Amino acid sequence: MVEKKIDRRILRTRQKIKETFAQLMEEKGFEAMTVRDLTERADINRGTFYLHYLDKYDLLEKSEDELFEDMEKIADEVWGNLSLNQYDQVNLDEPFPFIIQLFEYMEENYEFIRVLLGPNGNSAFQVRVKEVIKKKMLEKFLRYTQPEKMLVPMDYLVSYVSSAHLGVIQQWLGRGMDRTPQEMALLLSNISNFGPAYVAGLKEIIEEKK
Amino acid sequence: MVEKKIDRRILRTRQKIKETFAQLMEEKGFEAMTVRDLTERADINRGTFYLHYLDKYDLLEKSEDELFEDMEKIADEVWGNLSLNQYDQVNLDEPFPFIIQLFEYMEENYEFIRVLLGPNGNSAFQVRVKEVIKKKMLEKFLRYTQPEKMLVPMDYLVSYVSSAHLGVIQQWLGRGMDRTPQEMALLLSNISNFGPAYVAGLKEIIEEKK
DNA sequence: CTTTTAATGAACACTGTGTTGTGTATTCAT
DNA sequence: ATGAATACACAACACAGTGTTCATTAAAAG
Repeated sequence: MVEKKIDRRILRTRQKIKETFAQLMEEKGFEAMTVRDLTERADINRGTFYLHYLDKYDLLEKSEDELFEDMEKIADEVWGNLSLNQYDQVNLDEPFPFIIQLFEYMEENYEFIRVLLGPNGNSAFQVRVKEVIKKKMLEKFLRYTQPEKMLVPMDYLVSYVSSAHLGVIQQWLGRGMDRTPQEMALLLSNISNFGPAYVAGLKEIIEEKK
Repeated sequence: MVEKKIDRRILRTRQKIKETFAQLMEEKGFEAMTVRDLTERADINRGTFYLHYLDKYDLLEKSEDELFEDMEKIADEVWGNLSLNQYDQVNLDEPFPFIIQLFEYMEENYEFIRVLLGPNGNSAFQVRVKEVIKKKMLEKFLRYTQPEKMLVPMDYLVSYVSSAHLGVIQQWLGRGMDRTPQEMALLLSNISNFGPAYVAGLKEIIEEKK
């Protein structure tokens, strides 16, 4: 890997732009924000902004890219399978490690992520986050199930679970992160493994039906 | 209810605006579209647009409102509980009527809804759709479960299921609606009632654990 | 210390916005 | 059918934001 020394001025300017960008995202949202707003607040020349980014959409994209890359890194590093018991079976009491780490990452970067995943957030970003989760969930399902045993199409099932996870993350962020990443991951694990109806208390009916 | 006769010219103009709006939403998306684009395409004067809407955001909001109201109407009309068997128990084989109707509504209005719920869609609208589903799911859970039997917090459970439903709807729209509303509703019902892990084929493990 | 280059400040043309005033044409009510 | 009401067209307006350019200044690199 080639180590390039980047001019300090560049680093400082980009840093200031990103800081201010995060601030304004929270205060007025992306669409309402202008490049003028940003550069005035950041106390840099408007022209300077265009030395670094094509426009505000480019800035958004590049900022999202960083978060996205972090998340993919987590997904790749955390070999996110459940631990296996003596029968090489899934341990259903244990939360999914990747999900814990994902919550932890959200917690660390909540300022910006909260906005991106919020009601005035960015659909495209949400789709990307969902893709990361989907990939991991697909891995999990493929690991522990035989395709011929599936009762519903794999892609819809993955879509179901991943969207559910993202939705719970959004709810959690919106509530000001009222639980720990561990608690949240366990909660999600319980619903996903035992099923919404079961954890809602419909046990008898389900047992009977099966 | 007072029957107001609205000037035909108004109706025609608004009709044309909405038609063109839907077209442009699909072609270039909301943010890329200008009022100029719209009025030129619709062949009306730009000033006329401002006689009916404050700006393009107002137009978007009012268009979404209509869809939203339709969905709430469906939610209110369809007494969306599952049918009960002789023991006054939930029939788990039957899809949720409200969900069938929701899919049918999406199918009818797919041109516009596909864009709003798509990757370049509107987060706020997605939140609103989710709210409609949430309300109905909460009703369902409250109907069939006793709060003290709940194994996870109600609000997170509702969030989980509703987000999952919306996610599957989005997937379905993105795939060009490859199944019927009935099939989709049954699929969702199966996952929600028996659980993702169960329908993925992890039956033995789950039985053993319980 | 010299060279390189990032940032500044000011100006530019351009696009889109939202409003206004006047005239025309359609619609409504009788 | 006719007059009154009003929605729409047309044109012009000031304004805000964009993205670019160029000469100048300041800071960093070597």
